[in-house]
Amino acid sequence: MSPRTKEQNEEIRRQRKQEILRAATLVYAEKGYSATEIGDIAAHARLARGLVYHYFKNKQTLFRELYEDIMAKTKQTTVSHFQQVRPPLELLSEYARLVCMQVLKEPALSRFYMRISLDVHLLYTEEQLSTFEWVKAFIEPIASVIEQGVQQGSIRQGSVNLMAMQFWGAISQGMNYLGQLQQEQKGTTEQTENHQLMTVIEEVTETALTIVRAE
Amino acid sequence: MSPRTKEQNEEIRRQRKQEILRAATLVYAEKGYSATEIGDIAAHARLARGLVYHYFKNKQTLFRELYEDIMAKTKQTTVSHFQQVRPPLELLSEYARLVCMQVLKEPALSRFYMRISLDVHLLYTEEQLSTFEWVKAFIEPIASVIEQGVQQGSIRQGSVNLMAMQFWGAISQGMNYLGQLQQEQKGTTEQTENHQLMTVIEEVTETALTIVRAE
Amino acid sequence: MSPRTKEQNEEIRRQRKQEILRAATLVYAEKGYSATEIGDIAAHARLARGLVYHYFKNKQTLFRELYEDIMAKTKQTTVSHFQQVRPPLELLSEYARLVCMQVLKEPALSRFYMRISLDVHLLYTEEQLSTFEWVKAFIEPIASVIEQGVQQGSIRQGSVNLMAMQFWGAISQGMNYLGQLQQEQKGTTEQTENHQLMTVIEEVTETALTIVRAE
Amino acid sequence: MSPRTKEQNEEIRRQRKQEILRAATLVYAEKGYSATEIGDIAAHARLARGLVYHYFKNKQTLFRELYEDIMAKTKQTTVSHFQQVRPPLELLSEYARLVCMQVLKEPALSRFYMRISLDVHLLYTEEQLSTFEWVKAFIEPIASVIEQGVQQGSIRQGSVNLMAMQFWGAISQGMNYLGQLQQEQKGTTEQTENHQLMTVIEEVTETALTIVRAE
DNA sequence: TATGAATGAGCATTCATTCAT
DNA sequence: TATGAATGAATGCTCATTCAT
Repeated sequence: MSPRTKEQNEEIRRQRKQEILRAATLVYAEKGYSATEIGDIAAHARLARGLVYHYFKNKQTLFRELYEDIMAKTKQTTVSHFQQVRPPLELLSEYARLVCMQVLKEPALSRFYMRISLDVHLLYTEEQLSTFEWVKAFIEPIASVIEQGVQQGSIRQGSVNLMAMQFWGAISQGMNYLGQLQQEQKGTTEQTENHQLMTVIEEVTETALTIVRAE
Repeated sequence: MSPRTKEQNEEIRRQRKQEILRAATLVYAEKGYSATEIGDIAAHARLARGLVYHYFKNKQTLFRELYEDIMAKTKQTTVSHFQQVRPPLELLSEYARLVCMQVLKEPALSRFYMRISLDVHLLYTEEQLSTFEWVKAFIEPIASVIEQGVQQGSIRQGSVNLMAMQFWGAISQGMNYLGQLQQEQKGTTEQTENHQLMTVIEEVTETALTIVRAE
Repeated sequence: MSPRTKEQNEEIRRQRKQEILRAATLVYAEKGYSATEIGDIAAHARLARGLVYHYFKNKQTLFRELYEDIMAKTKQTTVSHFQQVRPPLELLSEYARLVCMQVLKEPALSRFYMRISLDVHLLYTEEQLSTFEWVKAFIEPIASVIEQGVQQGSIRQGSVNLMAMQFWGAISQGMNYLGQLQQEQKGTTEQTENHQLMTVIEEVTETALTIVRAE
Repeated sequence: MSPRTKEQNEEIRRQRKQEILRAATLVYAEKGYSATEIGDIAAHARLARGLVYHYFKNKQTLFRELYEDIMAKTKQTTVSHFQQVRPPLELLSEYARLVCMQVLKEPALSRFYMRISLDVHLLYTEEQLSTFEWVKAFIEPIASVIEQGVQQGSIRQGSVNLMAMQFWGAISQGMNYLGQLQQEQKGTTEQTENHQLMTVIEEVTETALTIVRAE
């Protein structure tokens, strides 16, 4: 019956916030910002509605944190991936694989990425957000590697930012395709199908790479 | 003071519906289905809120019509483009240009396309809509031309559907980039900038083409 | 092409008003005042919605006229029936038959009577309407005949107004029963059934009469 | 500041629902289904509009529960009254008194009964509701006692159902008369008037009884 | 910290009424 | 006189947010 220590409380608090954010990701991926109800999130996290407001000031704040959380992680993953000292083309192809594998593990993520660029303006005022900002997590590190490749001659000439975005576009649609396939195979746990998904990932990667490869 | 003839009324109805659908496109591109208010649409069309319900049974119906309208037009444009008898690579590069030019003329369209795939499940029940259906307007005709190119040897081997989607992904992100640029240049009507946009379109096209080109 | 004469116009006007009132009766019997839409009435009368407002200032006015119209007719029928010089009991039993026959001819009427006492306060302000007023059309003449019967000894002692209302209540529920029966026999035009309805009318009449008969 | 226990919450829910249903009865008796606004009900219950929707899915559902609630109680009262082993005529006359007394205590009830038969089709689809169903609560038990009386010879021959309905009609109009009288005497608390009402109840009862009594 | 009852602003929808033709 | 398009106030319902416990 002794009250919880400060540390215990903070740990609980941290955990609850994570649970809520995780639930929010799932619901958000399905419905988008406006259609997502706080009650839905609470239900997914198996919490009372009111409790959400104990951890987040309001819906907008919750989603800002979610956005910043995921973007930070994404940026972290991306940056650390591209910090490896390897040929740019290898880095890019490995990156495509990495991202696709993530979709298999966490299908909601792919829809999260698709939606968030459309909703981000609901989360911040224009002053708080340069229009391109949200892409930085993905695009900037990619662009930077492309830049290197161009100088080394392994990647073809062109606007590196645009090339990075189109590279991302090709991967993104690939993830989409992958997600649909996986959805259709729900329930099945055959080796064959798992293998098939891997083949698709390879093809997505290969195709995306043609965008940047020199010659 | 005789009443309007049936023809006059039908003309009015036709026009009003178009005005409402046009207004809906703009608001929708900005906010998405859930966040779009009928009042917003009415205000954009400079009509009373109630009138929208004179022409459309309800919000969902309105958006179904909008969706079907735009998809029909898109399919029409796409199909008739790809019906021309020209080398597949030429058709594809010309198509990329076509789509980009449309974005310059009608910037809302690009956001419409991005959003609709995420919202379409709000408009129809699962039975009414195969998951991939919405892409058919774009993807199917592209895939069909890619198929031809593969047989002729001008397009590289691979899953034609996946390739078509990634081709579309590259264009889509290009449109995105283009839209942002144009937005930033709003107000300016310099020749230079117009020229710059054209250069970007060429680059978007060229990059998208690398995805499919053989070798 | 000569314009209509004043007389013709007035005749048309009179007819149109009657058509609208007739349509209103049907819809009203089905739905009641609040749920009745002007559009419904117009549709029943095969007129444009706006035209209703050409003939009636507004919904309330329309229903006031309808109410007064029907009540006037009812009163007229009732009064003229009871003006006959015949024994009170005969007059009352004949009256019950009369009312039941009307229901067979015009089934909406029975529901009209049931509803109107509940809705009449929506049509007039309290000052315009003594609470009992609506019953006068039926109750007053009946009460007056009952009064006679009491004095002649053919009708039992008691509050004539209350007795009149209860007499009416017994008929009213009889009409109700009759209406349901008729409804169920819709489509059938057998002699047998017609005969059956007549037998029911006789029973309704006979039962109602026990209320007033002396001894 | 521990949260309410499950029991406390259930108690609150039970109470609130009852408050809302009670308020709904009053407003409904006054205005009928279509004209009753949820806001009105909330105001009568001194609650926020939204809360009504916390307890009832929508207006129709609320009124279905209200209907079923009251009909269940009515049936309960009626059935248990007629289960007593006493001569049919005594049971019927006592029943008339019972019903009239209820009107004095709860004047809204009489109007509720009058309205509900007209509105019940708005609450259920045709499949869910046999046309005569609503009357069962009143009519069936009455008819059953009448049946007994007929066999014992204390009640005259005839269709028991029809007789039951006409018996009910006579009582119903009596209640109506009573309600009006009581309304007019609002404010006055004279013994005399109370006595007068009792006399009227006796007369209503006596008259209703003539309908069924043999001879 | 936790619960879910309570509030009320906001949006979808309806419908009486007006208006241009 | 006749039509149906147009308006907007009113009402059902939802949902972010607050509050009592």
